[in-house]
Amino acid sequence: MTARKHSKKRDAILDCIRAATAHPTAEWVYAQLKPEIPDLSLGTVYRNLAAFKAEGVIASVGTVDGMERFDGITSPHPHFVCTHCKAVLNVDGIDPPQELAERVTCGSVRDCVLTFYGICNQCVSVDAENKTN
Amino acid sequence: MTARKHSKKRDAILDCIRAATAHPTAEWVYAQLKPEIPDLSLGTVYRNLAAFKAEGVIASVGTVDGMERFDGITSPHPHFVCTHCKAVLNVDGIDPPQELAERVTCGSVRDCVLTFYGICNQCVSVDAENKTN
DNA sequence: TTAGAAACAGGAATGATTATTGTTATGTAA
DNA sequence: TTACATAACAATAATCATTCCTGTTTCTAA
Repeated sequence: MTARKHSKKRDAILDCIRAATAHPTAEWVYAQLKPEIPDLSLGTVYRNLAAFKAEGVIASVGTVDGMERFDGITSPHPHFVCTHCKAVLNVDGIDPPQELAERVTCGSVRDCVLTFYGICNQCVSVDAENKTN
Repeated sequence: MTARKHSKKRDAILDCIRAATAHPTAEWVYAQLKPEIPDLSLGTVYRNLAAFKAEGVIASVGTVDGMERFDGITSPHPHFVCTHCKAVLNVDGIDPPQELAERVTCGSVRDCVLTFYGICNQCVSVDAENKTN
């Protein structure tokens, strides 16, 4: 029995991702934890996030602007990405058609990513405000 | 009228993307065209693909393994990504729920990406074959 | 033909991510 | 508790897709 070891840093990284609602990047997690864990390394964050993802403990939302965005919630659910401020929001009320895909595609579907792109309310407001100036 | 829209290379890049069915990367397009256009630069391929994408002439499927995959078909349709061989296939018979999302999300939806991940038939076969050895 | 603008090649630069290496912390078994 | 095996770690170098920059070429319109 080679049990998986625990560490303060590993746990802190997982807690951070799970507590976050903004679907953060590795860099964001690092910046968040650095003050309370001064000897934290960015590489450690990357390594642990990759490990958690491989274990299925966390999920990846995909990459926005070249940066991978993570999610503490692993059940498939859609996201809305604001192409202006790069915010990633959860979308409730729509279920990804995973079972349907299973039937339609010839391969076995293991994961399903449904993402909407557009301008979020806040950015639309700001845009409108700027236009009146 | 000072709008100049065509060039041999630009056209070749667009033709290549439109003719391709494998949702290629910039590198793939470059490798494809290099033999017939020896003085083609990789930067030119990147620049023109980015321009076409901005114009809406081509679409991006997203990034697979850190590489952006392009699609000559711009109408939203789902894709299946084989996580083993990295192939990207079109999925017919499922429509992305773009209008539905418009109502559910807080912002205005401009694009919709629906992607399934799994192991394609070919890779499943190879796996099964290897296990019997 | 010629001037101005856009396209281009080549290569350097960027920036996110990954690999490497030597060190430290952790779980386990005596 | 103590010692050992090993996972986790920091630091930093390396990688690799993509973008930026600069000087040159090509196209178009007059």
